[in-house]
Amino acid sequence: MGKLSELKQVKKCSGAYVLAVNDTINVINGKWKLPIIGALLFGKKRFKQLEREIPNITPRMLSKELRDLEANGIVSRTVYDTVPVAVEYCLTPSGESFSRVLDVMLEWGLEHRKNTIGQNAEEVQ
Amino acid sequence: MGKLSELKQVKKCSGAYVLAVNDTINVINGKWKLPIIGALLFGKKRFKQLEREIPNITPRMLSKELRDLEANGIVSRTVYDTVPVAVEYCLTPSGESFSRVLDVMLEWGLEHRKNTIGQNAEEVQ
DNA sequence: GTAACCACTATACTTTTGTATATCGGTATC
DNA sequence: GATACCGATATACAAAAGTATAGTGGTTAC
Repeated sequence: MGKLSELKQVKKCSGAYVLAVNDTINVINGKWKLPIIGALLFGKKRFKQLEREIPNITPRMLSKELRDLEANGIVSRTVYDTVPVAVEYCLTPSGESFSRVLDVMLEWGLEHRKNTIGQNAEEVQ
Repeated sequence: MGKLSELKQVKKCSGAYVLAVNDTINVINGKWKLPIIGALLFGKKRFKQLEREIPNITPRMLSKELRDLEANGIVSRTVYDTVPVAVEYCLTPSGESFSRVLDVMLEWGLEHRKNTIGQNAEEVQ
């Protein structure tokens, strides 16, 4: 069974479709997961590096969200046995492939903004 | 300037990229927007119809989320001047085109699940 | 020996999000 | 004239998510 027919099978039932898409949404839910993934798309980073690059994130949230992302197989955590220990975070292959989803979101968002500008007439420039 | 180069321009800066993608995420944030969009992908529906089709949603949340989706240009609300008044909700063209994003999410979600099964070994079947 | 960096964790609190339950004004059915 | 359907809104409450602030245990630099 090909990928396409599998897709159609899932779409048959609205409930299953919503559930499956929801799995993906949960990967990036919350305020901080996307900024973290965004930072890691440019390469591996250490904890403090992420803390500095992501404006206003607290270490508590960074720690929690990194643990979530690791549990979901999006981010991998590597501890280097140096003194003092260095910890590096990077995207897993699955996490990297998520950029495909983000690109489609970006593209749709830009289009949608173009379509709705003029109707709302808040700012045109 | 073509769509591709525009895309690259936005991606240049991680901050702008994250902001633009976030716009799209906000369209479906919360517990109920995806189920509502999912139901409307199969055609226009009335308030009570949606309430029946979406398990456990309260009229308060349905009302609120429909207003949000309307404000964001995803859903359009039509009042028919019948007695008693009938109100119909349907996706805007932009809302319909959002299924493109959902499809990519679905596809990635299925792939990701395949990739991470075995590592987690919670269930294989 | 004190000051600063790293990688976090702990506790308390506020804000946001969602739920439960009741109600409203209208119509139509029996 | 009681009951039920439609399209909601109001109020009060509970749960989840996020913030503020401080502290831990180790290391290196001066």
